[in-house]
Amino acid sequence: MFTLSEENYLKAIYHLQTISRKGISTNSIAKKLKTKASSVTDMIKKLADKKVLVYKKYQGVTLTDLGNQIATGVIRKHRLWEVFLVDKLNFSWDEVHDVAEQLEHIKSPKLINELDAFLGFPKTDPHGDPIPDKDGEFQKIEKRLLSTIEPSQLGVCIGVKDSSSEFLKYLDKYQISLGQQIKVISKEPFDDSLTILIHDKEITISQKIANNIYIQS
Amino acid sequence: MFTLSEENYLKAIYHLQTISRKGISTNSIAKKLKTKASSVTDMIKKLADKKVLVYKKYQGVTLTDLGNQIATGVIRKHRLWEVFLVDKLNFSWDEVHDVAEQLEHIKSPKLINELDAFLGFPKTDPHGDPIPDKDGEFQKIEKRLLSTIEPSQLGVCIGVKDSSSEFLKYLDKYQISLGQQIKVISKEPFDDSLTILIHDKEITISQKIANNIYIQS
DNA sequence: TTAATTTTTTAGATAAGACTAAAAATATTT
DNA sequence: AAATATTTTTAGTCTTATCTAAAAAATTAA
Ligand SMILES: [Mn+2]
Ligand SMILES: [Mn+2]
Ligand SMILES: [Mn+2]
Ligand SMILES: [Mn+2]
Repeated sequence: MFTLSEENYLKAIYHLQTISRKGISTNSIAKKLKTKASSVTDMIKKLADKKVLVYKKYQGVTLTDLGNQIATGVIRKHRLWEVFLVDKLNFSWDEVHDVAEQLEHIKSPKLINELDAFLGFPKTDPHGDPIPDKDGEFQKIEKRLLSTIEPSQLGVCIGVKDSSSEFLKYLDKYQISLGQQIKVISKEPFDDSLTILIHDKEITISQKIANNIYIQS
Repeated sequence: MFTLSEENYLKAIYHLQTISRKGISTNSIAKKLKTKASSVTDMIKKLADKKVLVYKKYQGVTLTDLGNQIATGVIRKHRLWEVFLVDKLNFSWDEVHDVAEQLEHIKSPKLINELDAFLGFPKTDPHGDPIPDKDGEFQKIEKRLLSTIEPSQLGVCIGVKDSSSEFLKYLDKYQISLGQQIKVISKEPFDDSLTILIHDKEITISQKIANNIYIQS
């Protein structure tokens, strides 16, 4: 059995691995979890003892199959709870994360599988992220950042890279939501800002914004 | 803000107060929480500092208004989650308690109030216990133990005193459930066992069983 | 009203998880 | 290759929530 803290470490390492696929450094884990490197060293030793990751001093860590399994299990719970909050309890997509951070640690296989069924086996969460099934499997969604799309091309918003409340509220303000069609009108060479067509209206967004919106094209 | 452990102490003390209304002893808290008296002494000092209970050495403790408020808040969450599990996720009444023990500590006022609305503002949980409303108010349900009912009288099962899985499964076996009409046929003077009529069938139950079923008559 | 028993508190220890400061190893510059 | 900078680990401390053993207070019995 794994503690709340251990589960958070595993989830953080899992997410870091999807970006870099090298050994994950102590410092990067510390940064992600807003803790200190020395705390991370302590914890990864414990996790190595529990066979959920491989650790060699100064070499960073890699999750084992067991470690990946536990991490995806926690992510499955996090995302299913997010769907529940939005679909059933009138939460908006910028309100769900903190509550899901708590709910993801509830231990009950029956609970999570019944919740999955109750929600109709959703494939993605309110931010467009894929939900692992009971066996931890999920298909990778084909997506690119809006910032990589060339002028005159168009696509559909299917996800966000940043799911902070601030960013999501920005998107709400401009009515940018999942499933929304977006056409890139032009790109400003000086600052890479984009003028896009959405809801039949032209708006200009910074490159930082465009860098956090996923598009299927 | 209160920790999981502090919340569990407050809940335990609250429950003990509904039975005895005297100062609650260190030992009784220890027994209820399956911990040691010395641990209880440590914790109640901390809780007294936080103004949720009044503590004088060797005198036991009493919850303050704030303490009662926090305790009923946790109980509200526990019972609402139990309703959710039974009504929406196909749990049976003997499966919900352990999961609710975890869920009751999730912190989010919006979550619990939306859940309440989603469930249709239920007044009682799957074991017949009343659910406090947003302000901590709930009406006391008029009830007596089945063991106190005289032969030839009849009533409706509206709650259970023991909600352990073992006891609830026993009730399931004999199809004794909430809302069920029960008529007491006779009482055996030797061991106070009862012969009752339920579902048009006569069954005999021990005094221990009858002592854990609440009846409205 | 003493004496024995039970309850409660205190003292000291432990484990988890975090922190700071310093040492050791690795990586980057000159 | 040596010097410097960065990263990682170690050592020691702190807090929370436990525990055991012993001391103190309160209760019950003789
Ligand atoms: Mn989230
Ligand atoms: Mn999400
Ligand atoms: Mn319960
Ligand atoms: Mn209940």
